[in-house]
Amino acid sequence: MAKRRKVGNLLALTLLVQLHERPMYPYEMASVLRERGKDQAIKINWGSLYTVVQNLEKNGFIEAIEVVREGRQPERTTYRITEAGRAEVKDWLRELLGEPAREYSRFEAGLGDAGSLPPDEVAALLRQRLDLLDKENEENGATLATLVESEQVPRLFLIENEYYLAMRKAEAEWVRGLLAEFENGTFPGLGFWQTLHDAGGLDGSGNVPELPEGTQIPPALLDALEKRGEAERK
Amino acid sequence: MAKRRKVGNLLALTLLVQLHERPMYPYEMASVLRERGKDQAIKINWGSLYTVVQNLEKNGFIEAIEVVREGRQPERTTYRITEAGRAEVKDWLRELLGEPAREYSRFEAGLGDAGSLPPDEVAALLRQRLDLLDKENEENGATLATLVESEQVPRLFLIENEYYLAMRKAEAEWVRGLLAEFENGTFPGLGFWQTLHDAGGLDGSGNVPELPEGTQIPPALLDALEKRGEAERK
DNA sequence: CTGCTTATACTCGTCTACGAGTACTTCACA
DNA sequence: TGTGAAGTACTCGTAGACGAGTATAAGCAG
Repeated sequence: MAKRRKVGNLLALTLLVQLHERPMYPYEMASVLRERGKDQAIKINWGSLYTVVQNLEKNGFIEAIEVVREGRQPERTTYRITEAGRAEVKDWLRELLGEPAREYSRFEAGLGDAGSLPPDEVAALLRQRLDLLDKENEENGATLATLVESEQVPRLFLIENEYYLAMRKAEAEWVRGLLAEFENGTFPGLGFWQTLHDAGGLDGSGNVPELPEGTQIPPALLDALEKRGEAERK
Repeated sequence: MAKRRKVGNLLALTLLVQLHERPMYPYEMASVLRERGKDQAIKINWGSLYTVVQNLEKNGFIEAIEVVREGRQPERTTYRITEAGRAEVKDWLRELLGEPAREYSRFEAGLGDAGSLPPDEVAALLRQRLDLLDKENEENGATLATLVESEQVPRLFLIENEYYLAMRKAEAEWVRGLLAEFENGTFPGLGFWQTLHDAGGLDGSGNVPELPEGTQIPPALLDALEKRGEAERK
């Protein structure tokens, strides 16, 4: 599970899928991707594109079938997918769909260090985030609804958008909940957190006041955390 | 917003935050991180660690204060955070918490190309994913609940875990919903999708049958998709 | 028909991520 | 007291990511 791919960039998967349809040259693959709106779910990096295509060829997943030069433009090499390429797509999709993988988000990292800002500022930032999320979700939801209702785009072509929207909505709800706890003061430890910043603990002195007695992270917790870590690392 | 950081790796943020507490040498920073369970939210890469520390120093966010050699072990350089480092932490946290950023997940990419597998296999894979998600969520939920109930770990130190759990639960629910549509046949276009694969369209022939008349992606949709793309690119 | 913008189709170079390797130390245990 | 496993603390090499740059062509406005 989650074995190392010869070509790891997810752009490669989508390119291979493109090539099922017909042979193309690199720039063409990227254009078609963009036309179909797939660049919503996959980041197209023009720099990566050619590296990825090259690696796909090196590993026998695609092969060049034609090199054309039109006028004085640079050469265009057209590629087609190989049997090995088809097999790779299936195997890869089975992994991506069937096995949940740990992924690290920027917001999660930020939350982990949120204690470095005073609580009222964190609350303000979360408020801002929530407003932006709500706005974005409403827009995306409306667009998606229009497309689905038009019944001209098979829903199969839209599920990745549906998924993304669902996740962003869930994030908004979570933030809304946390924010409520902040604003009505039910989030435990708000006082201590504030004190820590009032004392200038993180500003300049370089010292963080000790946590109050009894609030230290107990060894039992460390064990639990470590066990969880080990389990994930397997 | 979302400006380019001098040191972009998120590991750098957590290291800087660590150094608020006291000066440390690189290996020590990573160990402390692990002890505190922060390696749940941030991937610690031993290879990246030293590159990141070096870059932090190069950009003036940390400075070396001592080089010690104990016995015949390699030298240990101890670093402390600078004023610029403190400022960077604050600025970075404001960005991470306040501004939602588009992130690309492996599952989303997989969904986008799910059409390359026959529908019954996709259903089976989603079933498998859902089972794994449910199991994982139950375990993580139990661990978290224990920690929160113990009241010895400030909740502030756990919010990133709460967030992660909430997201995984939301994913599970979304998958459950989609799966239901598959299994009771209410997902539109299942028949066509199956036919496409029965015809061997994606297996060997290299040709994909044309979409039925009227199901083509209409230009209006393309416009909409493109507009959405543009808006995101801004 | 001239100049401007936009699209096409890459190439190049740098910077970074990251795994794998290294070499020494400490501790258990037989 | 020898051996092996686990921990400590890095170093190194290389593949890959990615931005910025380049050069041509097509469209069109005046």
